[in-house]
Amino acid sequence: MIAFNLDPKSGAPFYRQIIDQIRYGIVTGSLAVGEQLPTVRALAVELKVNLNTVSKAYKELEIQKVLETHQGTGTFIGPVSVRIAPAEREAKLKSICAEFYTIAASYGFKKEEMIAELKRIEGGAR
Amino acid sequence: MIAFNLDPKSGAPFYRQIIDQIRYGIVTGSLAVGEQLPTVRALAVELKVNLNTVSKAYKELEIQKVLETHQGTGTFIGPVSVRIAPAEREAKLKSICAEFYTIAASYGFKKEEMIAELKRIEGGAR
Amino acid sequence: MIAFNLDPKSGAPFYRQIIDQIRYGIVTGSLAVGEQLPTVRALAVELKVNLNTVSKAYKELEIQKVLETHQGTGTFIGPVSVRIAPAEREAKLKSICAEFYTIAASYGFKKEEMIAELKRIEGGAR
Amino acid sequence: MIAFNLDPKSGAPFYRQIIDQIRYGIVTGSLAVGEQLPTVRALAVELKVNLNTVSKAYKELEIQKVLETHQGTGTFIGPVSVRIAPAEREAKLKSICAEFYTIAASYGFKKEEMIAELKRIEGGAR
DNA sequence: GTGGTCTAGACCACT
DNA sequence: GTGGTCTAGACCACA
Repeated sequence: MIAFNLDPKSGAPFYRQIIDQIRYGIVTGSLAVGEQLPTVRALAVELKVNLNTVSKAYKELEIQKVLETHQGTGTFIGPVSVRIAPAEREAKLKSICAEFYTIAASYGFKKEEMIAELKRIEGGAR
Repeated sequence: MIAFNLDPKSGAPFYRQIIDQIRYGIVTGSLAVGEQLPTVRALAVELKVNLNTVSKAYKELEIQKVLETHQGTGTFIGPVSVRIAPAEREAKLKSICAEFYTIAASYGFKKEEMIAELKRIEGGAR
Repeated sequence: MIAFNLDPKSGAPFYRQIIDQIRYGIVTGSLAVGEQLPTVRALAVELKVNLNTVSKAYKELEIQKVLETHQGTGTFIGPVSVRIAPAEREAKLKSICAEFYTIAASYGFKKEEMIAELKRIEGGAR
Repeated sequence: MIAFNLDPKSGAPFYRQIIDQIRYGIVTGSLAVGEQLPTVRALAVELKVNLNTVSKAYKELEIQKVLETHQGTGTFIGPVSVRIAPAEREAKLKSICAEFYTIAASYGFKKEEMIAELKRIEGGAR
């Protein structure tokens, strides 16, 4: 299972926050391979968002082969194999970091500040 | 001066890319206090976008007191004083880092990997 | 709720009149924190102006953190906290008063006359 | 004579600041009836503004019959008679005050604050 | 020539 | 249906 938590102020659209939290749940093991996710309707009620919003998140993860939908049965975490191709992995890290760096730097933050703040996140328990 | 560069694929709207590049130019010193920016028309031509798009970017920065516009005269970098309210600064850093962390973590990257990659960026000359 | 009212003769641009009326509505309590504003489209129809004009007004207030917009949901009055930074507040009062004084004095009005007239406005119920 | 002083940050356009200062000079007696004003060119140089800007200010005051231009001789303060018709005087005060009040109130300033700030201006020496 | 405002209309993103 | 972005083009205000 997994506890979802949407922040309207984050700027990120809800559907993206849902996607990120599901991916995050998977890599941290909160969501096991093959585990069933809440139904679209149930999650929409829980998060107090529109059905379409949850639907969109599930659909995008399905496209990325992270989830599998079985008609009439529900939505499940897909096999671990296809998460990220190892070849892509480094490129992805680079692109995410570069974008982050550009944005933070445009506000005048120094690299040391960014790193210090990152280290502070979640205490390092992970 | 400063070389602008729009990327239609980035997903970020044009006017926001312009804003970010001006902010970035200021914090890196490419744009000096009091310096005149390209005219709305000139920049629109250079970037091949509509007048209003450039105008919108300048306007937002003016509201944020980053720029000063004098009608009939031009647009200038404002005084350095109120770039970001100190109180907001830390909150901004936190929110940027948190979002970055969530995204990167959702791809399974560990904090150490992120920090290592960040350290690699731009050598630290800044 | 709030009754908007544009005056084409006032000299002030439409979008600024909208901004002023929203700010005024907030400080007088006609607009409560968290309340939803008319949709961009609805207000545009009501005021017989273009969508973009209303949008521009909302956008400026959003940048100033007076409003919050949630895409797909609507536009809302933001939390009361950061209406005007306390530091700016006094400066704003000074500049508004100084301009008023200069104009009134240029017509030969004495300070006592201005103050007497001000006291007469709205009975003081506010 | 009169010492002009333009403030680029005031928001008021230069030509209006010039107009206000001339009117102000007249009502305070710094500028006597029939006195000659600086030439457009001289004032433009002194204030470091465009010729057209000064020209526009003089022209508007001429329309209001505050100034008189004699071709080839210069610009002079007109006869005092036509400054403001007494009938208009009260209406003018009301309209100026009302506008000021609306703007200040939209920023949440109370009447007492406005009056206090007004009293503070120029010490009351006038 | 500089920026500012407004319109009309199209298309996109999110709920 | 909500707001967001962009374009094209007109007209205005200021220096």
